[in-house]
Amino acid sequence: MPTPIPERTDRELPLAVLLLETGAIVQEALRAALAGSWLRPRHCQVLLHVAQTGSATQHDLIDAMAVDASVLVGLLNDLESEGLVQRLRDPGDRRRHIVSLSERGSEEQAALRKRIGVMEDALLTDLSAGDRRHARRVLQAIWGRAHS
Amino acid sequence: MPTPIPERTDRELPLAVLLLETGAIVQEALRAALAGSWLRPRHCQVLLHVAQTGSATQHDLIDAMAVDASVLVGLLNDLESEGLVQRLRDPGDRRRHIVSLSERGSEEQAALRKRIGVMEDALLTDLSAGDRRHARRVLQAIWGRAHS
DNA sequence: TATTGTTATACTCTATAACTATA
DNA sequence: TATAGTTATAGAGTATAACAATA
Repeated sequence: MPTPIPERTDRELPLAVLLLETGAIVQEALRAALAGSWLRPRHCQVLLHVAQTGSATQHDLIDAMAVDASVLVGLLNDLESEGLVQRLRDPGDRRRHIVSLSERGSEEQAALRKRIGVMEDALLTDLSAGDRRHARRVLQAIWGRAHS
Repeated sequence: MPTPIPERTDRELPLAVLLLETGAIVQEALRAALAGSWLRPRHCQVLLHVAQTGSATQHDLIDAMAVDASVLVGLLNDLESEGLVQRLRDPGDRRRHIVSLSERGSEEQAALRKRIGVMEDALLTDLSAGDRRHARRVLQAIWGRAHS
């Protein structure tokens, strides 16, 4: 039996537009949560992505974060000059940089997670733990589809 | 019984960041779906919001879309000069503009929905109709929380 | 005096193209 | 000849402040 077509009324906003706007809401909330720190949402994103993979080449980050190469360079310059990440040449291919978190970067990343957690809890108050798990699955499916 | 705290590992990306990135993915997909038209995602968003409410003041749109007043003016200028929307003074309060879709605007909006539908189906292939309903509920909850 | 909408301008973020160095 | 990363610069998108009209 084929999956029934999801109902769409003529009036309600398409899911895509809702996703777009929710993304903007979260970005704004993240910016607010980062107030007082010099970190901007993009910096935060880099730290979390590097933490997720342990270490990554800049090319890996460009792909995962959907950011332009030239933008990433600037973000890493900021993070490196503040001692949060380090760039090491890959001995196997000296064109590549291996990006990893410094000890301070790991601490900062952990602190960041707490701040983001508080922000999330305020934004997701109406959602149960099950809702959040489900939401994660959905978002990861979209993410995966876009990166395939 | 209190809602159990959602599990978060040290590695996986926070839901907020996933939401942020998915929003960017959708925005890019929307931009691609709009290729060939002069409409940008923001124009599209205006048309859909006006269609949703039937008519709205600019203040209403500013609130719903989380866009700056000065940005909205530019978007409406574009849409009005192309004959897709019209601005009428509110007789009850002559400071206000009532924004509504023209006939051409309604047609364009309907066509837009089809394009967005195709784009969505490509992006949400892995999701069942139930998943999509659930996702809508989650996103609306976040949207509502941010607009309260 | 406050609100709605407009304009001009500055700022931030992102994309493009040309470059170096390695492969 | 292609790829990883960098730099300088242009462009798109957004926010800020001052303004006119109306309440």
